Amino acid sequence: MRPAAARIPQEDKRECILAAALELFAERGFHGTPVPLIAERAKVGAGTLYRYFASKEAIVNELYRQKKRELAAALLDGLPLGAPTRQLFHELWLRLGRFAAEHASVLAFLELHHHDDYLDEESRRLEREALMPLQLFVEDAQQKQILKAVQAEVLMALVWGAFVGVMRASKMGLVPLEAAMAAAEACMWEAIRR
Amino acid sequence: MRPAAARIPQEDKRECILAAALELFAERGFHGTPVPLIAERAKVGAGTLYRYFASKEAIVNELYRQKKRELAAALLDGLPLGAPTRQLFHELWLRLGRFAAEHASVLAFLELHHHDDYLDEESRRLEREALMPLQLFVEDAQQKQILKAVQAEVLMALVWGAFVGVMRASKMGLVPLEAAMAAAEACMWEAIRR
Amino acid sequence: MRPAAARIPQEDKRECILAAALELFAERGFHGTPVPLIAERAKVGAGTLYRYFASKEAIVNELYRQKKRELAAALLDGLPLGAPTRQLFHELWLRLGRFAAEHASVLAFLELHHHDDYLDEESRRLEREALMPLQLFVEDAQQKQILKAVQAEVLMALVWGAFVGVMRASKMGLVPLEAAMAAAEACMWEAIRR
Amino acid sequence: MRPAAARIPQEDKRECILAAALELFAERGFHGTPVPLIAERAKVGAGTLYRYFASKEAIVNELYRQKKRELAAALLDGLPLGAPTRQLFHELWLRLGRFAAEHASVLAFLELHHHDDYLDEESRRLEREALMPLQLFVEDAQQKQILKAVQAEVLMALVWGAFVGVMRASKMGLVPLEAAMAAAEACMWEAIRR
DNA sequence: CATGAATGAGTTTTCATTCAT
DNA sequence: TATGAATGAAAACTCATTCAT
Repeated sequence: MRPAAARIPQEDKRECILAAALELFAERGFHGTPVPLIAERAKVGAGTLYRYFASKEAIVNELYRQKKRELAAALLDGLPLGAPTRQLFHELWLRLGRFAAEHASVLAFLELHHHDDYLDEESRRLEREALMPLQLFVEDAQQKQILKAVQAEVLMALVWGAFVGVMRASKMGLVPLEAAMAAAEACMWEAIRR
Repeated sequence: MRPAAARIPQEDKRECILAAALELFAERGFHGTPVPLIAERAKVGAGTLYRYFASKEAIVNELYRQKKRELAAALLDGLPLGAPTRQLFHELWLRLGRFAAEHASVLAFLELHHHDDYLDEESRRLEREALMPLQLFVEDAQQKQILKAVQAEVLMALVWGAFVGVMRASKMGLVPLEAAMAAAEACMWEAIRR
Repeated sequence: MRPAAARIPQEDKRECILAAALELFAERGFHGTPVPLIAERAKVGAGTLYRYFASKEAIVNELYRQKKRELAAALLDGLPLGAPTRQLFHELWLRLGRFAAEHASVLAFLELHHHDDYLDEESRRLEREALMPLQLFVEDAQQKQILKAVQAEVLMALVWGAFVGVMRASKMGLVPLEAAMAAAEACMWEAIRR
Repeated sequence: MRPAAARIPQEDKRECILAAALELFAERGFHGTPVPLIAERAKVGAGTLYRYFASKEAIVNELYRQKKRELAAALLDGLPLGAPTRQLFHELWLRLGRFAAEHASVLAFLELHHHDDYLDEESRRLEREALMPLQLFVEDAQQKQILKAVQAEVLMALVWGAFVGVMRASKMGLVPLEAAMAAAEACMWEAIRR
C-alpha cells in the first residue's frame, strides 16, 4: 500500500517539456527551435505542450526565470560571507564551475538568451537583479581595499565574461575543463585584486 | 572606354545586402530574421538578393567569414610585433575597443550569437584559425616569462571573454564604455602577466 | 423502493449539456463554439459530454429537433382552432412573443444562424414539417376568404420573417420589445388579411 | 498593340479572394470556412491571401463593409424621392428583389453575419447607419399620414424581415421567386400603409 | 539585371475526441 | 459513471525561394 508517490503526473510532464526546451533552445536558439521538436524530445504530443504553457514565448520566459534563479541560488545560497575575500572568490568560482559542469545547457541557454525581444518584463527584471547580491559583496571588498577601485559592474562583467570565455573554449575542445578552470581562477583573482 | 561612374551597382548592392543582413542578424539572430526584411533594409527587391547569394545561409556564411577576417585584420595588420608585450597588449586592447566602437554590430554578430547549424565547414575553420597568430604571440611572451604559464588558449579565452563581458555591460547601459575599457585593460593585464 | 432524490443525475447532466450548448451555439454559432467550452459551461468534464452524445454534431441535431418541437408545441398545443381567424392570429403572435421572451436563445439558435452542413436528414425534415399544421390553418382561412389568396407558404414566410425582424431589432436595442410586438401584430394582420 | 488592358493583376486577385470568401462565408459561415478553402476557390495560393489581407477577420470586415455599401447604393442611388410613397415602396421592393436575384450570396452573407464578434467597430457602425436614409423617408411618409404611426424602426424591421423570409422560402424551393415577391410586396404595403 | 507578386512547405496554435484512472 | 489530461489532425499564419515581367 503506497499512498502518494504512485503518480507524478502533471508536474512530471511539465518538467519534461521545460527540460526538452532548455536543451533545444541552448543548442539552436529560440527561433531555431520548432515547437513540435520540443514536444518530440519531451515525449509528449504537440498539443500537450499548450496545456502547460500558453505559448512558445511562455516557455522561454518560464525557463529563463527558473534557470536564472537556480544559478543565483547555486552561487549565493549559504555563501560564507564572513570569509576572507580571496576565499569567497574561490568559493564562487568553484560554484560557477560546478554549476556549469552539472548544468551545461543552462549556461548556454542563459548566455544565448540575453535581452531578446521574446523575454518579458519580469524576465528582464530578473536578468538585472538576480546577481545583485554579488555586487554588494564586491563593493564591500573594494571599501576594504581588497579589490580594485573599478566600477563594481565592470569587475563583475570581467569575471563573468572570462568565465564564459573559458567555458566556451573548453566546449570547443580546445582546453580541458578542470585544469583550465583552476588556472583561470588564479588569473582572474589577479585581475580584480588590488 | 566604359562609363565608370554609371556602373559599380552590382558590388554596391551586394554590400548593401550584407550590411543589412549584418545589422539584422546582430539584432535578431539568424532564424529571427526574415529574408524579405533583409531585402527591405537593403533597399533591394526580395528576388535581387538571390542574384547575389544562393540562399539565406550563404549570406550568413559570407558575412561570418568577411567579418571574421576584418576583425583579424583590424587586430593584426601592422601590429608592432617587436614592441614590449605590455605595449602590444595595450595596442591590441585599443584596437579591440576601436573595432567594437566602429563596428558595434559586427561584434554582436560574431560573438553574441551562436553560429551553429548554418555555418559551413569553411566558416568553422576560420572561427578556429583567424586569430591563431595571436596565439603565437602569447606563447612567445610566455617563453619570455612575461605572461603566465597557462595554456595559451585559456589566456586568450579569458581576455576575449572579459572584453565581450565589458562590451555587453556597456551596451546594457550599466557602464560607460570608454572608462570601462581603460580600467578593464589594466585588470586583464594583471590577469595574464606573470 | 429506490432513493429517488439521490439519482436523476443522468438526465440532469444531459440537460445541462444541452442548455449550455444552446446558449453557446446561439451566441457564437456551431463552428465558433469549442466543445470544451460547452463542457465548462455545463459544469461537466469534457469527456462526460461524449457519454451522452456521440459527437458535437449529435448535440446540435438533438438540440435542433428538441427546440423545434418545443417551438411547435408552444405555438400549436391547445390552440383554439375553432376561434375566429383574427383571434387565432392574435393568439399565435402572442405565443410567439412569449416564447421568444422566455426562450430568447432558442429563437436565436433556431433562426438567426444557418444550420447547413451539420444538420442531418431528420433535422431537416422537422425544419420543413414542424409548423406544417399552421399551413392548414392558413389555407382554411383563405378558403373562407379571410386571408389573402396568396400562396400559404408566402404568407407564413412573411409573418415569420417579420417577427424575426422585429425580434432582432429589439435585441439590437433599437426598439422596446413589448410595444413593438403589439404594433407589429396589427401591421402583419393587415399584411395577410383580405 | 494594346497598352493597358493587358494585365489586371493585383486588383483582380484581390477581387477573386473576396468573391470566393463571400460565397463560402454565405454558405458555411465565418468559422466554418477554412482559409485554404477560400484560397482554393479563388485559385490562389494559401499564402497569397495574406498579401492582400492581414487576417481572415480582415477579409470578413472588408467584405461586410463593401457589400453593405453596395446594398445601400443599390437601394438608394437615384431613388425618386419625390415620387408618391406607394411608388417609392414599389421601387424599393423591386430594387431589393433585383439585388437579391443578382447577388444572392451577398444577401445571405449580410444576413448571416449580424453583429458577430469578428466584426470591428467600423463594420458595426456601417451596420447601423448604411440604411439610415430609408428611415428618414419612412418618417416623412408617416408625417404625411401615409404610413402607420408605428416606430419607424419597427416598420423597417417588418419589411426587411418579411423580405428575407420570402427570399429564404424561395431558396428552400417552397415558392417561385418572381410571383412570391410580387404578392409579398402587396401584402407588406398593406402592413405599413395607414 | 532587377523586381516583387506568388507560392507551398513549415510554423505556431487550437480543438474534437479518446482513454486511463 | 465521470473525468480531464493527452493527443494528432487541422486551423491560421509566415517565410524562403522562384519566376514572369
